[in-house]
Amino acid sequence: MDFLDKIISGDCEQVLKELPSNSIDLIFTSPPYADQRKNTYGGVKPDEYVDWFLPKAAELLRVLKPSGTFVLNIKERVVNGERHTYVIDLILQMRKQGWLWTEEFMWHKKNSYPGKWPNRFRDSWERLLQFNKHRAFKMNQDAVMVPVGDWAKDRLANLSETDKTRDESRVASGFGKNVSNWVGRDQVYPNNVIHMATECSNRNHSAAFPLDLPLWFVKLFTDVDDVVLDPFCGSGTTAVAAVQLKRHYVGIDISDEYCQIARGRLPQTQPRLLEPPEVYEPRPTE
Amino acid sequence: MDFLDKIISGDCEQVLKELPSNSIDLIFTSPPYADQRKNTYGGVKPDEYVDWFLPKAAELLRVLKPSGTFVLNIKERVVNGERHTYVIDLILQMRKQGWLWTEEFMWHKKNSYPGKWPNRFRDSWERLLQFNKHRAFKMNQDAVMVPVGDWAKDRLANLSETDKTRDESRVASGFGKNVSNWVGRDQVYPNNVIHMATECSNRNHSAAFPLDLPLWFVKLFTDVDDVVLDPFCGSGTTAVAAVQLKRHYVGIDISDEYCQIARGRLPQTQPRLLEPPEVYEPRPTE
DNA sequence: GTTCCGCATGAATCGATAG
DNA sequence: ACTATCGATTCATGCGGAA
Repeated sequence: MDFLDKIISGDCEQVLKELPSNSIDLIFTSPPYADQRKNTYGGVKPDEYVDWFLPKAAELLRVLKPSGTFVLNIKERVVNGERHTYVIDLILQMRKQGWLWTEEFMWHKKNSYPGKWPNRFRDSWERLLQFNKHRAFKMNQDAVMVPVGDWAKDRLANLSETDKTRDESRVASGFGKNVSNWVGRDQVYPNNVIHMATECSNRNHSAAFPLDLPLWFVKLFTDVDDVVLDPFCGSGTTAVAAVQLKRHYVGIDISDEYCQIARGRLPQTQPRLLEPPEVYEPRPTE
Repeated sequence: MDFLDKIISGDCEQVLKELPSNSIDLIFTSPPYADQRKNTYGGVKPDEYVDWFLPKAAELLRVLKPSGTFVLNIKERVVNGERHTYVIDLILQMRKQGWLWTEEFMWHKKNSYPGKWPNRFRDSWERLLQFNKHRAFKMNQDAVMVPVGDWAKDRLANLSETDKTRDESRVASGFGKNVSNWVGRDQVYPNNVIHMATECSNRNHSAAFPLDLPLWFVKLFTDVDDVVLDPFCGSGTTAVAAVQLKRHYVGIDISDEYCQIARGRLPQTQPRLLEPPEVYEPRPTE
């Protein structure tokens, strides 16, 4: 098991070949989108994206346990005024590889990139595609239910005026601070819409997605000591989530610089002692 | 122009053939989803859905003006534990017909049906696929501007018509010092996530979507006196939206019973005298 | 200690300009 | 003509300094 808890530098298509089959419980990743990250991934062109991704998906299928889950965060670009079809093409091709397309979660990004264009509005959502090897995959729904404790009551009583107005817009999906929804209820089940801001202007390392995103999926699809893989790990946000929840991680990135950043973040990351209320509040930054 | 402002009973594939080419400004519809409405549409099987829909899409392409827009509200069913692919197959096939897939709005249904399943959460979003004939389609972005800040959008979006006007003053006065924040920045453009409840305020007629949904798209993609078509009009919610905004409508439904209901609703529907409370007045400056 | 305000910035897109 | 690069546009968020 010497592949566990490492950040490995290299092209994931090659690195994955070193991993044993049926060894991973959850793959959570956000690969470089088409035409993005040109300096590291060479800016894969939309028309070539499916061919670029499929061999990697084949390896991911091999290393995933039969009970495991693959969550893929992706969004198609606009090309010549149209939504490009590479994402839905990819879904169809991955099904031919043997993947089951079990679900599509929706990430509603509250603070999406600004911009005004003559014929479209700001794009403020992304897909979180769920794939599985078998219909009977592991899912701990109870792990993402929201228990109402004393801290919540205190939190409710102490909400500042600005917090109240700002939080009024937040939606109950297990995220954010919509504490008012919890009053009078013991537990809340989330739905398949995830309402979360992209992280910006934090002092830490930038990440394509907020830490809460992998935290939620790690809790939902794995148990303690399971193995979480991110083949495009970037600054290691997925690995941080795994460590905090006492899961093992495997991170791969083609960029040495990103791997260094990730390796620097992880030793500072402590497992949480309890299933924490921090998920529902901004965490202290250190 | 004797096809205007009518609810026509019949299979839209046949009825559409009677309509002149390039005569419709907006098509807004929510066709029966696969396996739904068995008694009227015969419960189209998921595997047959694309073949069932494509000839209708071809006619829709013909009747739509070059500047027009087609908004298709649809969501794929779960079949054998997987999301079925008929919706994304349909996108690919419609592109082959000549449609441009310009955008995918997401409708976040705030109050989706409750339910609990072993391996999925509640499905609380649907696709609103936008198709066009040409890149240069008509779009009145200013018609759907929203107040700055999600808090205001969500607060005001849920209010009844009468409450909306009443609340104008309440908002202006109730937030005291905060108001100065918004001076000079009253309205912004929305994004492509539509946050609306499924609930229909009209108790007499059930509808697949709330009236606010076609209202929003009619304002966005048509001008006064333009023509709005719904080839699966059901109880006529799209037509009601058109009348309220002084657009012409054409409604088609295969069910005589639904057509009767729609015809009964429309005479009671009054055009709004003003561009209504959805257009928020600038807040007072102090 | 609060509350309030200024400011940087983030998986973007279009259209114009340049090679 | 076709591709590549660049500037203008624009808003929710959270931090930090100020009141």
